[in-house]
Amino acid sequence: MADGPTITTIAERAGVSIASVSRVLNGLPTRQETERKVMAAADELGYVRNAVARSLKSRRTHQVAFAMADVGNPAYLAMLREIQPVLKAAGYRLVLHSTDAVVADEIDVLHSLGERYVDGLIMSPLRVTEQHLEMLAAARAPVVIIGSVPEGTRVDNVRADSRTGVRLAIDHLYALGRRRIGMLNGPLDTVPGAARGAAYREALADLGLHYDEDLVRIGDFYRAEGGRAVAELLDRVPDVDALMCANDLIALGALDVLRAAGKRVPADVAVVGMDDTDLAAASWPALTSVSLGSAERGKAAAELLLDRLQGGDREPRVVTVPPRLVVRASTAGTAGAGTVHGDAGRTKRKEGGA
Amino acid sequence: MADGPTITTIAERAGVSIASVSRVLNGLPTRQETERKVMAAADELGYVRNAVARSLKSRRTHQVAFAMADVGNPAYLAMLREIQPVLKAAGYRLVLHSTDAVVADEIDVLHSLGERYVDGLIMSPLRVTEQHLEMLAAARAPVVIIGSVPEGTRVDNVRADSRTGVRLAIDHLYALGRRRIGMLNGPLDTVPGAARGAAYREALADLGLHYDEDLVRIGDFYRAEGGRAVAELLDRVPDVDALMCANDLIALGALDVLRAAGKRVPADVAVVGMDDTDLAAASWPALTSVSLGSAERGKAAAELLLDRLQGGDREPRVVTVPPRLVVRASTAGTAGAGTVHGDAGRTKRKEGGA
DNA sequence: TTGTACGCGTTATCAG
DNA sequence: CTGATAACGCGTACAA
Repeated sequence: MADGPTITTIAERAGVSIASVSRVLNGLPTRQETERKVMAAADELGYVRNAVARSLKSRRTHQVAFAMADVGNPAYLAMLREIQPVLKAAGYRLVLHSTDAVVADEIDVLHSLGERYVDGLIMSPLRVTEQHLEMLAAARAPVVIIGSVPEGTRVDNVRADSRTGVRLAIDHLYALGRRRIGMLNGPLDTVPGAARGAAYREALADLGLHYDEDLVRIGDFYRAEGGRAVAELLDRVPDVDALMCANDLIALGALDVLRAAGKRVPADVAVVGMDDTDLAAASWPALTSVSLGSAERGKAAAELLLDRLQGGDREPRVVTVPPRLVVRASTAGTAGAGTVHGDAGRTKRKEGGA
Repeated sequence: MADGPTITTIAERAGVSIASVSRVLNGLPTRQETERKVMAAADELGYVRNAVARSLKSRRTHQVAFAMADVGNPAYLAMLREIQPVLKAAGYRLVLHSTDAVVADEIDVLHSLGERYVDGLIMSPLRVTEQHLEMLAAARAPVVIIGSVPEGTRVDNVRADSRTGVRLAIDHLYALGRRRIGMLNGPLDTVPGAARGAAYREALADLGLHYDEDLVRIGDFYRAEGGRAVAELLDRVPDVDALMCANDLIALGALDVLRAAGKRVPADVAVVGMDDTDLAAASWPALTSVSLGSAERGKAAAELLLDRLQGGDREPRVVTVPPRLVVRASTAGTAGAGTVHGDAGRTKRKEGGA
């Protein structure tokens, strides 16, 4: 753990100037003899270039930050899995932040962009406040947001289409003959919570189903909360016959409690989750889930960011990843690989507005 | 995205020297008037300190790297979940590497420690080669290894006890009356693969059971491999009545194929996984699994590293986290929260030898 | 208390 | 082709 050698050390050893050392190390034209001496000295000393000094000079850190809402949520982990290799291939390191969806923490991360320890940031906020928008506008490095931001926000943006996703699920449940379809949602002051709640209501209306407040329960996006929520719901509407859950964790919590309450899934209650995480395929019974393309969104975000880091000042772009319904035993009544409904392909459009 | 202000900008604006600015910013004694002017200027300019320059000077980056073998493996994610907050609380950022257990990649990470972009490293190699040991000995920053290294290696080291873990599982299966206990292992040239294979053999011997090569299949630590392996095994030993799997992913793959083959779990074949990941609890049927304390190991590793970053030159330490058998439906035949066997507590001992 | 000047390790410019 | 030398932004002895 001795103090590492620097180009100065090498220069002395090789009997040349530090400028020559730098040139050799960077592959610039050099006399053979000089190159040989420098390389030899570098090898003997076990020289490794100092990334910090290099960054100070070049103003690039070759690091990118990913601020995920929750390290425990498999949906974000799916994004991480895609982001990681894309960045690595492009020569960037990944700095991981976990904000627990706390606004102050997210603002903190945006603020710390000014410290210039990364060249860019990918962030997935659950709530988008005024403060977020201000910080985004003033950000000192490129940012890509995974999640929806207000129209006109000048930020690269990858969004899911949970509205269509919810509709796919509700239509599916309706087609199975379910008419008392409940919803276990996340907090309504989050972007996804609000969108999924509205979509549920809309889908019911379009099918001519009555919207019943008792059928809707709100909790956090965690497993335990899903259990609590479904318990409440069963209390108010014992004959509920289907559940649309705002994410897979909530759905798994619901399965736990439904089982304990003696309800058969899907015979008595069909359950649909959202995000199509690994847990959905592994659960008992296997969970029908709406994929919002976590992996694709992560990949798209990474590519968008790299593009901006290399490229230039183009207009902000919005990428929307379409949802897919993955049918499994929790609604279909049969186990197996599952069937996929919904369209493929990806929508990419440029945003012109101010 | 304008070029950020520096202490020079502030100095000019406030009409003082950069030294004074630096002092104010670092809370060193300063005249009130000066402090006021500097703070005002800093505020107006939206100054944020440059982490890179600061690191160059201080020789500390306040970053720590975690090199995990596989971003897709929930066991490592469990570690990540614990490591992240510990580092964050101590003011460190987390740089994430995924090596896919490729030796060259791991060596690369160790080598890049010389670039000084992090103050320390936590690494979980699946194989530990001579090259690893050489690089570790020459490492220019503190390293903590999660996983077993040869005795005498002078590195902080957090290990699981998979030998005892396998024994807990085999004893459990034996107690359930199973006598044709197969094993689906990972590659034997990995540290965990070798340890678990040896432990399996040993446990059988102690129980007076015959070791049968046909009952042992080797694949990679992935889900699909588990399926392939169990298919082979069923082919050779159709009446196998229990399976010890080297990790949960393999076990899940096995469940898939057993189901497809018409075997009932656990009636026909009892299945035990290892790592006790989230997937075990969610699977169908819920998977009995040996917890090797991924979370605890991650936490211990982070604490060990922080300790060394702050503290000094103490002897390398070894922390061993004891295993626990978590019994679920895949062996017990009943669903539910599961029962825990095995001892609690943590062994901590100092390593003296060279 | 404050300012000047130097060094952290590199890269890049500009004479020679 | 090579060698001084000036940045990059910050912290800090040292002198005033």
